[in-house]
Amino acid sequence: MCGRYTVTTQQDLIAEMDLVRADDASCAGALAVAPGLPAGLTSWWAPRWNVAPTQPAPVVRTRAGRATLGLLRWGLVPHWADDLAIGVRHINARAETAAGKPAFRDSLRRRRCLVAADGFYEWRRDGKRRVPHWFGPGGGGPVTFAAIWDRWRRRDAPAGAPWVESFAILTTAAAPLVAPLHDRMPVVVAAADRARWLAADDLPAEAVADLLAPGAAVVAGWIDREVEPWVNDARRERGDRAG
DNA sequence: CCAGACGTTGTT
DNA sequence: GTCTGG
DNA sequence: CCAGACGTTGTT
DNA sequence: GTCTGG
Repeated sequence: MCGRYTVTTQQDLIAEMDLVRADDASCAGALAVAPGLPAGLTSWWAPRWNVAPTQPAPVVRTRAGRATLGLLRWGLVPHWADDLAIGVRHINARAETAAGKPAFRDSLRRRRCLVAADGFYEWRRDGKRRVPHWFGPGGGGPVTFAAIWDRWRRRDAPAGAPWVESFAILTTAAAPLVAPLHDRMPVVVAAADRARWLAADDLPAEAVADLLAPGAAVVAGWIDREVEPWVNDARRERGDRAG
């Protein structure tokens, strides 16, 4: 699965993908609903060491023909949902079955996006303790997870109210490096495949099926590093409790 | 037709 | 045990 | 994902 | 909104 991750190298991703940064108004929907950004962040595109479900996070989409970094809430809320809370059950979507699920199908065809990240966490159980491990490229640097998005607004919302845009991370079978801790992991999209994933077309599932297949090659050179247990607390952004 | 669900994960 | 919040 | 709560009534 | 179950 993927239930927690880091994104600290977004400036490198902005350079690598030549991203436009969305204006603050387009981030208003994700920020208008609790919990908003973790305390202590000076901007929505600042580095994050502990992105947790329901938080807003930076995501790349094609907007007006340009790859654009914007802020979306983690946990996909389908446009037909009665309540924002539906999103907590949609933090991940299984790549093998998403094309057939009412909550994900249309988003997979028409609203694909990439989560800006540099690695993800998995937990090892040691008796009652849950010990976090970080998985990412040994040399550091940005990576992107395949994701889908939708927008939602309460039915009785006033006409001018902002839409809440939200996303789900696609998961696939775990690579051998991750398998000892868990049988699922996020779909990692290689730099060369990003443009195809982001294409604004209404794609049949087959058109991107190869990108969603388990791809051990994409995580070649990745490492498994045990990290400090402050990560367990989703309210913490750093070990020093600074934010 | 209407009513009700719509999802993944881990754990047992 | 199960749900909610982050 | 993990951590933490898990409730109702009446009154302000 | 759209699909499934009754």
